[in-house]
Amino acid sequence: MKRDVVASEFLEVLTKVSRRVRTAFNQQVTAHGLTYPRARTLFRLTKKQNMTQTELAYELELEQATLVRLLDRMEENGLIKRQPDLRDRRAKLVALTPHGEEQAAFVRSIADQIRDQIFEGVDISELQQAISVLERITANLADLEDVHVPA
Amino acid sequence: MKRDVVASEFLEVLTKVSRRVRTAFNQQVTAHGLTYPRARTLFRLTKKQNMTQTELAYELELEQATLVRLLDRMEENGLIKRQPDLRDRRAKLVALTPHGEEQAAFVRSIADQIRDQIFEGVDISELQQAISVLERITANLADLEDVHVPA
DNA sequence: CCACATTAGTTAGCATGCAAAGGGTTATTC
DNA sequence: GAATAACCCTTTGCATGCTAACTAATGTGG
Repeated sequence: MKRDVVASEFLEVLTKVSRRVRTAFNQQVTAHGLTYPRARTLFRLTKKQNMTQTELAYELELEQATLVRLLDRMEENGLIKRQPDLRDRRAKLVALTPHGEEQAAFVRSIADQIRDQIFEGVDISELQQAISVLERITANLADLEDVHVPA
Repeated sequence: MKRDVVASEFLEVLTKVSRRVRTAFNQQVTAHGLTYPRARTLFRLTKKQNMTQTELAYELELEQATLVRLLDRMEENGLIKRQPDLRDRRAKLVALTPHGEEQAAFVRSIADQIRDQIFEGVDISELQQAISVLERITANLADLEDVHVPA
């Protein structure tokens, strides 16, 4: 099997798995007004509150513009609140509401269940090796971004 | 390192890589009116033309509704054409236009370049192992879908 | 053959994603 | 200290993604 073929196959299966994970997760939580991106956001906030949106966007690997609307919806649903940063009037600090904390805990338990199922039959060492591969690819992609597209 | 933590990490890096691949690819081809999903569609059609939309959606792992609009745009851009299936008046057969064939070849070359870069420093055997892991996860996800969400 | 279910494609509504452009603050530079 | 740059968030416009509901055509049972 040639390298190019394997690489293509890898990209295909990566795309598919990624979509399936998102969809599977959504199916489990939509009834509660949640989605995969919202869950990711809740988790981050569980670990570190009162980040600015820029910081949070960086951690989630999202563009700021994308995060704005995500937070808009989460604020409407009472999951998070935005508070002014007293040291910088441009910035806003994002924090969980009590309801957000509850939902974060709920989502955590759902995520644990799903994880157990989707990783069934996969060794922890295999996972770690796969992570290593994915991280190297991430690094290579970061390099790629630095190279500007020729007009 | 606990299994849960590794599993979480895996999902995070999977999500991130997937987004980065899509974005990186888009940056290279948007100038030509192309996108990552359109490129995937072109590839499939290169391998097998005159599929019905249902078949194509299955191969691409997309919902039919998603494919409809994707094909709408590709048809507007003159990349593909939809022709009636003489054996089933409900169905439509999707084929590449000459322009679509050209673009498929162009995208192929771009994709080859990008692949070389993003997989730099990754062994083919590592890739194959990662594919194996991703495929097992896909299978587990398929099982998950069969289990209906309890109300 | 006729009622009914099933299937193919579409439409509509919602939620992410992105890039590009804009407004208000803060930082830098001269 | 004023002009300029940089930064934080937002808005806008576009392209995917999904589910749910709909139309038209085909299959199936009786």
